[in-house]
Amino acid sequence: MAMMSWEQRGLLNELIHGLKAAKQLQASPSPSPSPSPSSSSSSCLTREMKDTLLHQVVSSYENAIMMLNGTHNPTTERATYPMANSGKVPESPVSITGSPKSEEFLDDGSKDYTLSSKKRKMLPKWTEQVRISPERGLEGPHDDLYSWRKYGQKDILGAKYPRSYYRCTFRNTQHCWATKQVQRSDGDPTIFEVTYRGTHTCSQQGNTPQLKRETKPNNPIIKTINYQTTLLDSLRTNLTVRTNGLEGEAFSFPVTPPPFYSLDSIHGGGTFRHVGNSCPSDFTGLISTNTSTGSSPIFDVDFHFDPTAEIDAGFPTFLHDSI
DNA sequence: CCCATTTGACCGTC
DNA sequence: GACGGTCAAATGGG
Repeated sequence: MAMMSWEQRGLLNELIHGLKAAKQLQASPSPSPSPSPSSSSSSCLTREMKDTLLHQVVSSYENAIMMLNGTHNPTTERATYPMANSGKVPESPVSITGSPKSEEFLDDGSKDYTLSSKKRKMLPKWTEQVRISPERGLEGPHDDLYSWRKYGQKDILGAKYPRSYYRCTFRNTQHCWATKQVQRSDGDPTIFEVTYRGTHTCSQQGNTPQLKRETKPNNPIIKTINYQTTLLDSLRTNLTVRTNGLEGEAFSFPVTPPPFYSLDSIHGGGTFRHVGNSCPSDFTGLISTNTSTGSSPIFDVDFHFDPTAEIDAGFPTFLHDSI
């Protein structure tokens, strides 16, 4: 996979994702008319879980098809998307509503801290939809393993939820102009639209960011998928997750994102870090994902759970074995 | 002390 | 002038 092009990887990711979900569905026993609550088998999925999986399968294949159908030109796009991470970890942004266009690549604004809006407009832009569901966890390609820094939040006219703005942590040090916007969907609060703009010119994967003196302690990149599924499973079983009408307290804590395409080599574990949130106006609790290099998709979860607690291995992991 | 986040102010575009 | 996007000072956590 190392030498795959960006879009090949994305495509493969989508297919793997869909296949995985399909396998789960396949593995689960056919639904009995009177579903017993027995959770003896992890493969015994609730109807809700199946719906989620189904949705996942469908959307993965849709994404894959879109990629194949995409308007982008792979060759130029390749040039437009320097794999700063040297192919180690794919940049996950996968175009759903739009494909990265081959655009002029910024001439590495050695001076232009104030990137002109015209240039900004020319940056490639694509949107990814990220879905969070309490029982399933993250769905879909949702996270890049880049490090983002939030630089703003705005209430958007007509939108229920504010939009958050992120830029690459290495904007100043490496003149990396990648940005992303995250906005919760009005219609389906479990869906977040992540709009990426620009591509990373930084080299985050290979390099330990010099900004961070140390990579954060307990954050091996490997602690990802189980951590998330267990977390989210635990949320499902123990917490009230409200996905709309959020008011009052919400938490913001980064977790380690699972690159969904590398689900096989992943362990559980991880810790929460409550990074506080006291947005006086509305809310904006975030579960942002974070790795040694960080990143930050957003979820709004209103719950009462000690975010500083370590994830216990005993958490339910209904996806665990099949991943 | 360094870095990330928050949030009001500012700016460009429509 | 409204709106979206960004800046930057203030703040807080580690």
